[in-house]
Amino acid sequence: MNIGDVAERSGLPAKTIRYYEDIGLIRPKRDANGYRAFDERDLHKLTFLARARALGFSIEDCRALLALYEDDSRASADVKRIAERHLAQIDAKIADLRAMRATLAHLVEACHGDDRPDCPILEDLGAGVRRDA
Amino acid sequence: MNIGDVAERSGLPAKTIRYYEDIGLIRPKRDANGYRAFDERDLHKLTFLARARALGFSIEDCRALLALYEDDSRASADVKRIAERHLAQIDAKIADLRAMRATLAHLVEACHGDDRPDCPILEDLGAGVRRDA
DNA sequence: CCTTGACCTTCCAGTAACTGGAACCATTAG
DNA sequence: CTAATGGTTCCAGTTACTGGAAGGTCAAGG
Repeated sequence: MNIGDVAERSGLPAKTIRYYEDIGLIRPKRDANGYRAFDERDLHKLTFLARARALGFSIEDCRALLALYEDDSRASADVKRIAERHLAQIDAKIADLRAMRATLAHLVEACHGDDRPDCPILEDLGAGVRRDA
Repeated sequence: MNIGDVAERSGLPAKTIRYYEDIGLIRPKRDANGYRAFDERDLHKLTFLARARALGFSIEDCRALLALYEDDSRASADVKRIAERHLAQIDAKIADLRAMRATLAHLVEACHGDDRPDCPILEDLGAGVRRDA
């Protein structure tokens, strides 16, 4: 398979696949003409990576997960640890975003949004500053 | 004020303040010795930026908001439009994260996490691949 | 045989918003 | 005089790609 084939089958852009080779996530063979020659195993790994990335795992997490995936004597605890850490990060991000969202929604609601200059959003952003200079 | 003073008062690292000058968000004067000389107006802007960034606005949004803030004849609708677009982006991000979280939480729960190799998390990630080669 | 088009290659640069570190200058206290 | 503190610039690295240029390869059509 050429890169276009695995790109289509894995759902990953060809550019991304080349990048994954660059950083050592995959090591496809090469044809005589220099083209990358992917086998089923490579495609499998790429699909694995696409799914893991879609779940928000970092590249380094993906590297670790892929290593565990290929290690038949792995402990599932190692996998679970990575996933739980990631889950905690997702929760933290969601909490951050919800806090932002709450404040921002409040401000947006308070802003009449017409052609007059007074605006609670800007007032809030500019608040908390000493004008005592 | 030197950069250390405004860093402390605005809550922004000095590095970040220099960066904000680099990209033209602020233009502090300079003392004879080359040190940046911040006035109250600069500090005010930095505080504004710190708050806007904390609400997740991009630097370019911050640049636009700051321009509106300084424009006495602005229309609040312009501000509101930026804020609403950002709010929509936050909502989209939260939705993405919640979807990830749901899938991941499910998998984590299913994984016993001991020293045995079988692991539903890896099974899921490796799923959807033809082994027909 | 030649051309056209699709596909492949490498390499360089840019994205967002900083952050770390090196090498060096200024100011002040002891 | 020296040491500590805090300022300066500039370069590189971070994350995970993405775009684009310049050029090689291959199959089909005339």
